[in-house]
Amino acid sequence: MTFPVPRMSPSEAEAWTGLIRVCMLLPAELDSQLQRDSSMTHFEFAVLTFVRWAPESRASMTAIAEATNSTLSRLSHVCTRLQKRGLVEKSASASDARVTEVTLTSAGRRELVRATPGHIETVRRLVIDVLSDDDLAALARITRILGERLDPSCRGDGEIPGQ
Amino acid sequence: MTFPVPRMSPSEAEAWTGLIRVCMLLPAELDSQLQRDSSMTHFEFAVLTFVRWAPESRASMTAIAEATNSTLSRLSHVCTRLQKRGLVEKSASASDARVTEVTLTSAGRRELVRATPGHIETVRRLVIDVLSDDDLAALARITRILGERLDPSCRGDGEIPGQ
DNA sequence: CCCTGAAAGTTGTTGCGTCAACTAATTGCC
DNA sequence: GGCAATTAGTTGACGCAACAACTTTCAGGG
Repeated sequence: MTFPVPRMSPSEAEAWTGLIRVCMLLPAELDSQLQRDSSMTHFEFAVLTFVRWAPESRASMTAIAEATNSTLSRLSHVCTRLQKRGLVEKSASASDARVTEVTLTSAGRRELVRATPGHIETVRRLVIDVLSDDDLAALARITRILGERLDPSCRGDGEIPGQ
Repeated sequence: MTFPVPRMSPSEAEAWTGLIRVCMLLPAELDSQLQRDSSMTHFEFAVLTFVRWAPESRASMTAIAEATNSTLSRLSHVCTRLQKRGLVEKSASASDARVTEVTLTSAGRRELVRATPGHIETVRRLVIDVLSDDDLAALARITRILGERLDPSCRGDGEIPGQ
């Protein structure tokens, strides 16, 4: 059961409580699987994956932060921990001494390669494989709309027109 | 931009990254609004709301934990804090001395009533009002499927049949 | 040049969530 | 009726995230 929501029609409440339930449970499940099988959080996995596929397998803190919807503060703490664990290297950029460039160590790449299949399998088991192609397409469309409304970087477009 | 996902078709990756993005951003936005306007987290709001609409405005820890998809431990910490802030009362049940029954104080009810309109308005602004009726119905259906796969209380049905 | 302001990160504190260990009460059963 | 097993909940320690304050570096204007 989910909690009741006042001032909302039944169909609206159903969509809302369903969404919020997924938002609570899915990240927890992803963290749980990655923590159990690979000793890393989903956020750490996302950081490592982004760096791996970046040009030259190298990315600035700001680029990673934007890609992962996180703050520089959070990312800085996480990269410090990843560095202490020997999974990434931090180095000052040659062209701009302010920017910190992050690269994977060989151990970091190895751990990531080892963690990826289990994560993908989990994503398929929990989401992809339980939905039809139509549902998948609808989910992509709906989450794109919601994401654009939510993303802080898209907030420069002034007040919401209409209501 | 979201991070790349290996071993997944473009349409699958779009649905997946879209969903995970919403799962990261939406709870943060809800917490932010409630914290700013009413000095409470979304989870605290959910707890107070569930108690308010429970029979006799009274609920056991276990009932609240199930309704909010949380653990007893987390809930216990939160209710202790809510009690210290004077928003709820805890009392032992008359019929079973193990169960703790939670009720709202008058201050708790007042704060909840004050917080609700802003929260509902936020939910409408971020989700309900940006989707068509068809999208809303699709979202309800999709999240119901995902929620059933995710909910720990539905895990007793053995392994996933087929693949 | 120099100086103001902005950009890029870092660091410390504080608060919440998780995990494991624990207490207390109740049910089942022999 | 007494004892094991289960249920309900609490507590303490540890880890991660948010927020604010700070440092350092770069760009632009006088």
